[in-house]
Amino acid sequence: MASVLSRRLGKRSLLGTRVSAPTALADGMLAAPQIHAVLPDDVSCPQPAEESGRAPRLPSPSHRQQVLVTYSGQECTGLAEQHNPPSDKVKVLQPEQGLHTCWRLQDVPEALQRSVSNSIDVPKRKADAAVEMDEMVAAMVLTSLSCSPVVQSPPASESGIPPSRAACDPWKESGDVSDSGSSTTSGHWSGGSDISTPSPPHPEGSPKHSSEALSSPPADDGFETDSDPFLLDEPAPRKRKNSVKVMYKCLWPNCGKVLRSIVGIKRHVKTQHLGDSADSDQRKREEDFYYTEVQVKEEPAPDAAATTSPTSMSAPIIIQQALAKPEALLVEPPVLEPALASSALSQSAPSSFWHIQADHAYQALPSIQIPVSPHIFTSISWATATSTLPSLSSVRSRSLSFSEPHPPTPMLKSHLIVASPPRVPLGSRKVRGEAKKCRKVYGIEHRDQWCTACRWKKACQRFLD
DNA sequence: AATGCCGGGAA
DNA sequence: TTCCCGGCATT
Repeated sequence: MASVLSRRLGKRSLLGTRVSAPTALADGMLAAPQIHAVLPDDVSCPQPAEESGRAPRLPSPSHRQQVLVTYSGQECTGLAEQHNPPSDKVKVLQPEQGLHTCWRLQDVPEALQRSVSNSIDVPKRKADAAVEMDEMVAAMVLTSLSCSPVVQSPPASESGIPPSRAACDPWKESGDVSDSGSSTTSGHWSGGSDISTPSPPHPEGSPKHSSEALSSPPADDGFETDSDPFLLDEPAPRKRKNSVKVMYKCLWPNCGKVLRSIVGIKRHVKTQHLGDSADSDQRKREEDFYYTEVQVKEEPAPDAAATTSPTSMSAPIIIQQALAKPEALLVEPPVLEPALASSALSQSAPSSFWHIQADHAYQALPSIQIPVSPHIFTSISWATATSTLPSLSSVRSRSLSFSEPHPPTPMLKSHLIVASPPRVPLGSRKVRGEAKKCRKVYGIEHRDQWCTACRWKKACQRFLD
């Protein structure tokens, strides 16, 4: 379908284009924005084009494309003024808000993709896809934090992830985006059908629409299973968006500088530690290694927390951490992050404590699975008081979780993606009750007086806890 | 070591 | 199903 859709769109159409957070509109921008429509008038005048072999320029100044972008559940119209192929950015002018925003194309319909690829070498695209995934996950997490969640059923399918996949590169992995076949990449988020829904992007639509239809091999259908869990996870209770902030900490030895924006931290790393030499690509990418995202938890007034939490569950903490990923080396620094980050931490954090959640991926092994059965793959759910979940130490997350070093505060276990409904891990036995059991009460010599369960060495039914 | 009980097997 | 029991986790 995706292909059909794209086929119908003008080559330069932005329709369906998913873009990452606009670098300027950050505030309040929680849901991944998406250009979901290209107004007709523009579509009708496709431009000849890249046949010439030149880098495609999206809407040329003279041919701006009008697009509808959705973010934070709102639709706005804008004019795509220019497309910058190398960075995949699209500049959109939004008259309504008087904003000039820069979006990053994340999920571009094939038509567009193709044109873009003309000027970009294949490898790049691949890398991009990987990043895309990360960003996606990150976006989801953030999104879920800020949007009122819909509580969903307990994640039962989380385990669906094929081990093999998980084993591979968790990062890339996360991008189910059929990365393998670059051509099939039609971003599952932007399931065509989803277009009009402002709600946070879910992978759900994807299996059916885009990539799956195209070419995902049966064996690799991890997609389907994955995506679902994804959704399911989401639900978990989240903290108010303010309760946790994401900041970036410099990991350079003896530095530890913490900044609120990813851009800032990168700049810091680059200038302070890597030397400002403008560019060796190498450098550029390296900076990603020297900072990590940290969660700052704000302690909200007790009552406030109680009243505000959408759900009755008190999900203590969560959050995740995402840090520079190895892939960062291969790709240009994600543009999305800054926006997300900034929106997430708009204000200064008053009383808070830091929870440095994880380290670089290469430092922490990516944990693959949660022993507990109900886990979800990339689900973004929050581990709620996990004290009862010993096995949860390692969480699997498609792309952003790491096995974390036990934080000082037990409650802080957070997982980016994890999800686990507050419940006792299946693996563990039920806690021994306080009540005396038949054996104790009657003694082994009066076994005949025990309840049958006790006699059968089952959980006592007479003296229930 | 004693308990409590899950997971399974046998009848 | 009902009975049993190996074996493991807890106490």
